[in-house]
Amino acid sequence: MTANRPDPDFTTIAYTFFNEIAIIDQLGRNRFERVLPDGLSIAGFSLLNHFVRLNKTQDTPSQLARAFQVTKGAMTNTIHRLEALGLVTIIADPRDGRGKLVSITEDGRAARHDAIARLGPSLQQLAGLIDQQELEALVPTLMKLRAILDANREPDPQS
Amino acid sequence: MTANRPDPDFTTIAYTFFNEIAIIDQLGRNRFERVLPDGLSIAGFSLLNHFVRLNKTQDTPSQLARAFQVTKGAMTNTIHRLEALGLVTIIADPRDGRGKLVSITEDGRAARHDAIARLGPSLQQLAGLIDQQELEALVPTLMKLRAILDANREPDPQS
DNA sequence: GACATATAGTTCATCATTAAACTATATTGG
DNA sequence: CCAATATAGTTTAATGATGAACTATATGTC
Repeated sequence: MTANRPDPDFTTIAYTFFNEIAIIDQLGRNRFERVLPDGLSIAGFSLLNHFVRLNKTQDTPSQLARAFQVTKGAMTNTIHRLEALGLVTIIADPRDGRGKLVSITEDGRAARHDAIARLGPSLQQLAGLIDQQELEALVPTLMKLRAILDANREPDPQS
Repeated sequence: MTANRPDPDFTTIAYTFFNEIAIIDQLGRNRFERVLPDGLSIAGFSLLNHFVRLNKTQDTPSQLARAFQVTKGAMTNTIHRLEALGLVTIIADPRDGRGKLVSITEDGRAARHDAIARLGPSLQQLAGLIDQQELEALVPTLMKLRAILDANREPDPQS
């Protein structure tokens, strides 16, 4: 508790850590993107998956933006692309004149299912290369870290 | 070893893992970007830092692109922005008519130094919130994972 | 009830990135 | 030596994101 400037060791570790995170994110994203059906982005897939996993049928754009921690502008874009593909519908919120309601369509569910199926072989390859226990062991600490970073950022992404 | 399709547990773990990675990357990036001197991106800082940490004075764009695992186009952009800021110089490679040589300038070193100084308080805050041992413990596995993902992607980013 | 403020969503300019097409120079193998 | 191929770097169009400005509707307070 006497440190008056950042502990140099912590600095080095943090730098290495975030560097590895950035590269893994990039490689993981790339691997995933290659396999996604045409026109469907990771953001789009995540949104479809969100509906199915949480068993929701409707959500407002702003709730979605918060859930994925992106700006409202980014969510507008994601939703409109999915709508153009027929994977979600957007209607006015009858209870709030400002709001919209986004719903997943049957095509959206099918596209998510298809995406997961396409992901199979890629994951299978990884399953053969990575020790599952070791991967699993990382998760709790990562979640803790994520929560700390999340709680301690300056302002919210936009507002 | 009998799995004929991806083990559902592995799938779930991998999904959670990459999801945490993506969020941590986003939060870390954001935290870092906010603090960087004007006009300097993470990519730009990383490049300057690369020169200083590895004690290099010169590097070619393609070596840099490989080192950071980005496309040549991305590296062209990063380098040209740094050059516009006067933080690197670009000259023709006297030994290879196709090549260029990028060097960090004194201003570039100063900008890196400044960036690291600005990063101090942010890291100090984290140092007070995150257990250093715990963070450190993650690194070896992350490096191993990164190496596996790196070695097993389809083609190289572009070529 | 009116005014100030908060919230929902869109739009715009900008950024870093990718993939692909392109130019120019090197290298290699017949 | 030359033709084929490989490599270095740039350019372009597209993508997904940000932050800021903007419009429209809600809400809370006096």
